[in-house]
Amino acid sequence: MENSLLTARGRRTLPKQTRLAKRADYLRTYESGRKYFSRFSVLFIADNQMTFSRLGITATKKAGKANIRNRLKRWTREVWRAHREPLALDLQRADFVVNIKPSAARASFTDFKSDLVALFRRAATSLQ
RNA sequence: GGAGUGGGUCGGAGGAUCGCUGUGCGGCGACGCAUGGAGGAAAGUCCGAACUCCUACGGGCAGCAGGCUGGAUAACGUCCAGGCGCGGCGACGCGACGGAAAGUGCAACAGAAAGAUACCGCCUGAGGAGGUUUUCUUUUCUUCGGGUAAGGGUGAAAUGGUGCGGUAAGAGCGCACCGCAUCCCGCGCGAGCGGCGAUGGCAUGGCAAACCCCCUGCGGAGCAAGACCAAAUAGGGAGGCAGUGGAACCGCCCGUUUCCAGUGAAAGCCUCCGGGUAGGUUGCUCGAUCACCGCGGUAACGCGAGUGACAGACGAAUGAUCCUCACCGGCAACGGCACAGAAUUCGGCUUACAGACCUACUCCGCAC
RNA sequence: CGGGCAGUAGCGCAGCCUGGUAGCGUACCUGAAUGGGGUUCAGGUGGUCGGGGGUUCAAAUCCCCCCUGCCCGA
Repeated sequence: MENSLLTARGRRTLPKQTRLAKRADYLRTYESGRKYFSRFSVLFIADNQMTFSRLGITATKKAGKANIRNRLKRWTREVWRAHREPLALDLQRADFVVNIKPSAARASFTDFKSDLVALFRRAATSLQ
């Protein structure tokens, strides 16, 4: 598994193992994690004792109807995929949970992307 | 040319790179290659089914739902055709459209009265009082009684309408026409329709989306249904081992945990079994399917053959960037491009929706 | 997937079942009382009854369809 992740890391892929899937994982991140805020989202980070970082996304019903929430989650995943390697987020070996705020429903992708990248960058630098 | 009505279709197109995901092939594997990957509403979850499990010997009551007629369908509260009523000049649209002489109930305010009725009025009988008068009489007021639903007035609603006759005054009391009900005749499978056919003078007004009555239908739960595999921990069952003293068993030693006692010590270890949680697999997508074609039917739809099409995820796949061409706004740079995202699967209904197109009609104006 | 509750005056709630007048508290306005304010007393203003249809003479109330918010079960 570790080999596969090492090869995948350079190719900006997004395999299933790097996603948070358990409710317990989310709760642990919320309880013990650090919090970072930005215009469109809230980021929780907690160490996971693994060899890579994982991503979880939450968009409540306040954000919009189903198609809006799906779009926001895809955008978040896309930003994570594109900037995981440049920002060396895997070296944190942590679980990242992004809570999307309702205000993001009206944003364009470019605005949302720049906001989220800045958030990741701030979190990454402060962790070092 | 303008205004409008019904039905139907589409819901940007093509390509490149990166990423996600189902399937197939190759590979121990990592992965590679090929190929597929949101909708007309996927939505709301309002009906109907399929499919699973539960309960079961059948049946009823209760409850809920539906309610003009005929047909379509696996079924339906859906669809088609038709009838009747209402709205619209019309094309057409809308309609929970069985029963009020089975029973119970309701109707504020107003009004005499809202099933059974006389307040005012009109007519009239008897008694009393008064006016007028020579007489015949005539008339006013009042008390008790009778007749009367024409008029007044109230109301959402007051017991067919108009006219003529008739009468003390009136009244379908009688007549004519219109309306209504029943019967008959004709047409229609039927709801119903037509009749200068007959009869009835019309007799019990409204509300059943008030209770209710009649007819028809319905067992309950839902893919987190259900099935299979199954960790850790705790607990359950079976077997074995260990285990203090005495008794018992045995000819004796060794040994045995069958019984009893005791609590100083220990009350544990091993193996197996079943239930079952996390988790995983399955159910899971090709089916009462859809399109084209032929035949039958006014139609919904049915039958038939061939070709083509058809997502299966599970913290839940469709995204990002770029190019070309459409469309809309703007002088331009540029911006925008609806409603909205599959969750077991179908048949409907309802709701949301930028814009574009096809088709059949209606009304008005102008020209021929 | 299935079930339930609520929406009425600026705010918090009755009224709905059993249809005809929308009421209570608070807030607001006016007046009284006080030297002034608060408390108190008297009077008053204020509501598309979430939206749209339907039944009815008449609908906040009965029926149907939507919208919004909240809750529950597997």
